[in-house]
Amino acid sequence: MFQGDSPIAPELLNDWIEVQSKLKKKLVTEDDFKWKVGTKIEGGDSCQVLKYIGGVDLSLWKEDSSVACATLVVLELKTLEIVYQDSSVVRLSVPYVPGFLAFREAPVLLELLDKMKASSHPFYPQLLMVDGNGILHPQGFGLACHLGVLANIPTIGIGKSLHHVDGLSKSTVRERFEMDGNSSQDIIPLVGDSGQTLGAALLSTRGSSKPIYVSIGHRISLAVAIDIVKLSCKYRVPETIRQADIKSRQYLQNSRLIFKGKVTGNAL
DNA sequence: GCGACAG
DNA sequence: ATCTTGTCGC
Repeated sequence: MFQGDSPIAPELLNDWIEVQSKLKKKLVTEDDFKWKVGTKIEGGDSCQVLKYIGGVDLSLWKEDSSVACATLVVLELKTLEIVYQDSSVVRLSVPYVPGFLAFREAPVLLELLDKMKASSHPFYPQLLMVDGNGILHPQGFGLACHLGVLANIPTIGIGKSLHHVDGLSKSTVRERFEMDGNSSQDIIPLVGDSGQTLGAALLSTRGSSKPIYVSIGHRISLAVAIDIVKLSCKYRVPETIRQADIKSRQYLQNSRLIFKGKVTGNAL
């Protein structure tokens, strides 16, 4: 707990807003990578193909939401099988504040990325999917952007619920889907009142009515981000995020049992 | 003043 | 995030 759930000091909030606006200046909103998506093999083209995609997520300890397990997984895009995974149980230093998720979750996730990069691991992801929004955010700089800039890696933000921003609401999204009901689109752009396209709502599973919200994090375009998300969806949530969620939950569960002395030995 | 508010 | 079983449907 954080001092009986007392609110964050207003001064700290100002600091956070300043950090966001400073980091935002480094944000790249276009494709900035050497690989290509898909299996197109062009003659004489020696460029790389997107092969390793990462996913990160946190699970919280229900008795104390300041205890969390952070997990990084890397999947092979072609098979969607896990080729790398690492978890870390930590005590979070700040509570969740809407719009400032990164200050709670980014530090641990960066550690996991740094650890993998420092060991020059061959499966270090070429792209990272993040459980949380990218530019679909009150300051246009959500967790996916934050992580992308600090780790200097292309990132995609995946929201499982809509963060109401720039006039966007669930009802507007629902209406937009029903609008072209005949063509039964599985994806619609999220254009805010400002006129900017902040992301897209995607019905990733056939016949599902609950969309996921895709927005760019760093060094990628929305169109390419959407292509990759579609390629990595076996279920509603992309496998990267889904597996990171499953593994972090499992790891936390095992840690809890050991902590309570109900298990001996190393079951992790 | 009241509600809304990623995870 | 987390609390949580069965149930309706392909």
